[in-house]
Amino acid sequence: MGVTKTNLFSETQNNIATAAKAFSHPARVAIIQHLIKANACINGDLVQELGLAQATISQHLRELKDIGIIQGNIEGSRVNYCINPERWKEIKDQFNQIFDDFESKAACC
Amino acid sequence: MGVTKTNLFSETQNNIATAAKAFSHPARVAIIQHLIKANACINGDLVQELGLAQATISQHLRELKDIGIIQGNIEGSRVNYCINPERWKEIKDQFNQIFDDFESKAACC
DNA sequence: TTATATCATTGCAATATTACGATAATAAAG
DNA sequence: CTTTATTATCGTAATATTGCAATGATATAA
Repeated sequence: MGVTKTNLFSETQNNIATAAKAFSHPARVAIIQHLIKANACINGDLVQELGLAQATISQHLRELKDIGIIQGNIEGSRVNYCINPERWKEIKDQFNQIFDDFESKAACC
Repeated sequence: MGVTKTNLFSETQNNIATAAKAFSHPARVAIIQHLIKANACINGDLVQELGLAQATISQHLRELKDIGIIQGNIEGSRVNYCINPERWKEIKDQFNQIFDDFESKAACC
C-alpha cells in the first residue's frame, strides 16, 4: 500500500491535491513568499534565506516547477525563478471555488 | 533524514503548510467537498461515497480533525462530521493573504 | 585552457504517508 | 445479556517525502 488511489477520485480533486502540495511544506511556502517579495530570485538566494542545503532547495524548486506554480528562466549560469501568473490564478481560483462553496452554505452542524 | 526542519521556518509558514495538508490528498478533498454538499455526514457515508476502507476514511477524518478543519459530534454510536466554520475561515484567510500578496505585485519575471 | 560560480541530478538514509485487515470500544436494539 | 451497528485504534506493508553529500553539467572569468 502507501500509494494514493488516484483513480478513485475526480480530475478536479486530484488537481487540487497536487496544487495544495505546493503549500504543504514550510520550505515551499517560504520559497513562494520570498519569490513574491523579491519578484524573482535565484537558487543561491534561497539557500542563504532558508538555511537548507543547495540540493534541498533545488529539489523543492523542481517540485514547484512540476506543479507549474513557478517558472525558471536561464540567465547565464544562473536560473532566475519567479511565480507563473497564469498557473497562480488557476490555483487561486480552484481554492476560492471550494472556499466559496462552503461560505454559500447556510447552516452547519 | 526525511524529517521537516520546522524550526527553520516561521510559525505562519508552518501553519500554512499544516493547513495545506488538509487539501493535499484527493481523498481529503473529496471528504471536504462531500461535507460541504451534505452539510454533515458520518464515516460510513464516506466509505460508500469514496470506496476506501473504513479504517482509511477514519484515518483521513482524524487528520482533518487534527488540523481543525472539521469537527465530529458523537450521536449515539455514530459520529457526525462537519466543517468547523471558524477554522475554515482562518485557513481561507491565510490562503487569500498569500494569493493577494502576489496579486498586488506589479510585474513578474 | 583552467579555474570559478551556479544549478541539477544521483544515491543514500531517515522519516512520513497511505492503505487495510484485525481488533477493540461504545451505544442501541432485541 | 446478547447481538448488531458504528467508529477508532493497532499493527503491518508499501510507497512517498525530506534532506544532504557527492558528482555532473554549463556558463563565465581569468
